[in-house]
Amino acid sequence: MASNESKEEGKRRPLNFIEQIVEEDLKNNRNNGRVHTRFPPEPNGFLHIGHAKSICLNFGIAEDYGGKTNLRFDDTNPLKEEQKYIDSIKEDVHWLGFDWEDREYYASDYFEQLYEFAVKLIKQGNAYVCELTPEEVKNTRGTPTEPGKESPYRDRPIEENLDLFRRMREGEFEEGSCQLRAKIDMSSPNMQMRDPILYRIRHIAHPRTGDKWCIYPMYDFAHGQSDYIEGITHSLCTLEFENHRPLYDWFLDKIAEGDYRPKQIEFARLNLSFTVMSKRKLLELVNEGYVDGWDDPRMPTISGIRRRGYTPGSIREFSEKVGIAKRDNVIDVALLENSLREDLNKTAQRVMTVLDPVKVVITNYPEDQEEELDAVNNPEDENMGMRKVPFSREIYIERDDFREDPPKKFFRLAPGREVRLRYAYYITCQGVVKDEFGEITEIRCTYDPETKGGQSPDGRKVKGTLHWVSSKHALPVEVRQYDRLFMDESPDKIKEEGKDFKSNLNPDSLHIIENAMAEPFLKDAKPEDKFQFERKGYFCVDRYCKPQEKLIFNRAVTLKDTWAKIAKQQQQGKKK
RNA sequence: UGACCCAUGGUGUAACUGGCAACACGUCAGGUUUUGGUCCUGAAGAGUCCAGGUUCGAGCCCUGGUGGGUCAGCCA
Repeated sequence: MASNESKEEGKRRPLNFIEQIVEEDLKNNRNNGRVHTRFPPEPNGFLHIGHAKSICLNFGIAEDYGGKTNLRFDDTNPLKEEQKYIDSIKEDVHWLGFDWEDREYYASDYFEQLYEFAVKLIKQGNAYVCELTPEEVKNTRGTPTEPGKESPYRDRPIEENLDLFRRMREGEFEEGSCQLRAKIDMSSPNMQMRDPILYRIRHIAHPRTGDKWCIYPMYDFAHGQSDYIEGITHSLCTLEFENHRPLYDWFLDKIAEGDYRPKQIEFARLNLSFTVMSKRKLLELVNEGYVDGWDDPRMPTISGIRRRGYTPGSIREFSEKVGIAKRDNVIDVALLENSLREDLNKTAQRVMTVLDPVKVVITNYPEDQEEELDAVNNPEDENMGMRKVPFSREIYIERDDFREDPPKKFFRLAPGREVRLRYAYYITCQGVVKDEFGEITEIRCTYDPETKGGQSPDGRKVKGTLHWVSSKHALPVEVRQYDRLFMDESPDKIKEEGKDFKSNLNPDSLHIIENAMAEPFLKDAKPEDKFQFERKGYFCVDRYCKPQEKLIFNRAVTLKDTWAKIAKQQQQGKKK
């Protein structure tokens, strides 16, 4: 059996480095051959696409190796954490298609046990209560290149530490007046090992434990211990915790009984071009009104891309494609877009919607006549069947599907030119009507009755096929065309002194069309339904659309557009 | 002037653990097409950060550089 390929049939992807470690551990019967992972968000913000990568990794590994995954909220800092974040995180993980079953845990559930662990450490002489002020702690920590200084409280007797720590818990001391620290090595070249703080005093209620506690454990004294309590075998986290691993192991060695040990493994976080990923920056965009909340369709949050029209499958596929490694990376957002197109191409109902309508009158089509024409719902999936589309003398087509003076390689409608109306007839442009500003108000065409359905008995070909909507049957809808939030692929690369990432915001990231014209088929569309608007892109009914009101469609992603590419080249040719 | 980590086409990830660099996205060209979509075919694009060393043989091992990242919250 090849050691670098997944054993599972049909899944021939080479193993990433974490899977290789897991297989090695399995081979050595480490922790009795168990695999148990966890996804450990802090409930202080919304999940983003980077978290999605981690979620897919953790749940994916467990699934592949017959293990389980816990959802654990790392809620050790009541200053920043809120219930609304817990709710949104749970919703997002479920929506992505993962299930933690009954294993929904909270670090705060372990506060009592964590306290006991701390007492154990004190009794071992491995922790002490330090009364240095925050300022003094900072000043005695040293720098990466200089060792720190030992706290004067470092060698107080165990009994005194025990007493002080108990009184810390009982609320005798003010915030910041003292803290519990591990006694490790103030001159360690690894800053994490310079007597890190284990517990700090916070006279503040916790969303889950209320007023029960006024001391709260730090991340380093909660995370590994929680892993240990839950029986986690592989604790996957991002690279910035690499320097914490010796500390992770140090605590476990002092606390654990028996052979079982969770193992921390670090991988590189996901970065995406044309967006920012840090919670702080995302929060800034929300708070300062650059976007319409955490789930604005332009946000890289899971709730944002969901509202935009992304599917769980496309995000899982994307996570698979980006891979897992340890080097810093910036994924091309085109890869994300490709994953969505690939998914929706196979599954999305096709429909015709004219985004920027201009009227076409078919002069030789009888005034009162109407027809119902057959249209294919999805050429990629016969099982999706057919539908009827109404046709009449007056229709709308896309304004830029007509040119009075067509450039080279423009295959669409122009004076004297014949094109096909999809599923309908061939039409030929005979002239245009303009208003006093020279704006075209109407295109006049004739049709060939012999070409019903879109093919001619004489076999003549047309180069262009246009989508259209019968004007009397048209359903007006609102369309929100979203584009990239930032103009630069690296928003943090600032061009002018004194500016920040927000100076790279794309001013055209949202273009709203109040009255696009859709075929009547769409009238029963429900929130989050996804469609391909033929020749335009994939669109999703906004999550917050109300039943009786005008439908709002969010553009998830455009279709690939060869013509746009040619037109752009022609433009650039002219400039030169 | 510390510790730890990282370095392969434009981007991302591989390379059976030492056997003459592959896949995906993107780009370009062509074919099919009632979506300038999809699909199909082909092409360009890295000789693996640099310099030494070990070896019959190095992207994989060793040494030394260079470049990048992380760490000085009572955040996670």
